[in-house]
Amino acid sequence: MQQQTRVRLSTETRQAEIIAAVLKLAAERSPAQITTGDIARAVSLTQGAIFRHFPNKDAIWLAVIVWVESNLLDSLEAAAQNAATPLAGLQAVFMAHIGFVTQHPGVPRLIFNELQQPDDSSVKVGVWRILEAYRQLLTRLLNDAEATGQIDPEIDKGAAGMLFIGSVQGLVMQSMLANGALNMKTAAERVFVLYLNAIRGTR
Amino acid sequence: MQQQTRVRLSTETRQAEIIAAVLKLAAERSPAQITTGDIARAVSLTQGAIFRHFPNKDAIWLAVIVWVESNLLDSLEAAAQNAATPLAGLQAVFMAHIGFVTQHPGVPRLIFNELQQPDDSSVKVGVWRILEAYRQLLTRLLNDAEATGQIDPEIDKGAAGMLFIGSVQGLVMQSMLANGALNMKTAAERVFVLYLNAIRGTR
DNA sequence: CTATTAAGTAATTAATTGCTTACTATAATA
DNA sequence: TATTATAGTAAGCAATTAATTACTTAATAG
Repeated sequence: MQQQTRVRLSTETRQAEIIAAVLKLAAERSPAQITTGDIARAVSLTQGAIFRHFPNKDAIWLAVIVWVESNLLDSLEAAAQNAATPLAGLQAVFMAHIGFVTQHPGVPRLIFNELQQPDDSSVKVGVWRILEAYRQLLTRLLNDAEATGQIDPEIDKGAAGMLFIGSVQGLVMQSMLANGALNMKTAAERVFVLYLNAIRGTR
Repeated sequence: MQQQTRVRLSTETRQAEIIAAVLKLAAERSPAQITTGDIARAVSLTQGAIFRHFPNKDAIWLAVIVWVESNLLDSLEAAAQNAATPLAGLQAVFMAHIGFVTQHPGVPRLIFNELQQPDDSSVKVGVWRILEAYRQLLTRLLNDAEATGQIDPEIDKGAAGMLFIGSVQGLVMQSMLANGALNMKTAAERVFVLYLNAIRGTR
């Protein structure tokens, strides 16, 4: 009996592997049901070895949220940057968000899971940070759109932000319920047409 | 050591008690963490006694979803019925939904929890039924609004339904994240103003 | 070539989980 | 009043959980 030449990787790369594995597992089942044993199997390690790279299970969730924070926000910012006008920027951000969750189906499951924790865990604080940065981005685009005369200055911009984020979340939720039997991209495009109506106002 | 005169209630009333207890517990913590022991304590019974009234834990969740189905839909239908115009009906339904989840904070947690199960469990099918009935109600109101000339006939009514449900879900989600530090009612009113802009279109 | 550091293992731990079962006590009814 | 169906109890089971332990082995610096 001989173990196949087991590979020894640095904690840094193992952490990255573990984060990727969690995202993959979360795409298939509820994050609450993902055990450290499952994660270990996914990265071809023993369960105990996981704790060589993270002090405890919570630290793993936190690391995943941090990953989502940087990756999601980066892609949203990039989308906004490359757009010609503020309104085109909003649409680009909308579609980029949809694209991100389509590409990483485990992410919404993770977010929903943390939402349910009533206490202010470090993970939930991480989600808060993401939403805060998101709101800033939207406010900037909405203000620009007003400045360039693309939308009605009377529009309630706080509500416009809530409606924007809510629309995306709602689409994601309905997609999860339909078990992926919903074409997210076209659904998003149709919904965004209405969103434009909402913020253009009387203009 | 003597047990205090233990009360013997019918299975029917115990089931109702258990459903109410689950809703209350779900308002405080994640449904995935609610154990049958917790439920038993909430209704002042032993853990084993719970299984005299439900065959297993899943049956409890299903019963709760059925409760939500009838109570939520009833209150939405009532709101639509008592409104003067189709658009007023939409607003009434919007506010009734917000009111319902405000009054029963455990409900959205339960729904989110079931969303995460990838398989088509009986509970998830129950959630599906609710959404289906919801869509029917919205379609009826939107068609009526078109017939009475209150909205632009060009409006994509499927997208309008998705945006409606998505807006409510998004509001609920942001409220959960803010740990109730968000005034749902006023936030809902502000968002609904924008929703009206969206579906009125060029009119 | 050797000593040190750290990645990985295998086994085990205490705590919890949903659920079952043998038993008791009570309410309804005949 | 005796019978009977069943609500409720108490104890415990099998399975699973996150975490810890003692040990092994690979990589690397001196």
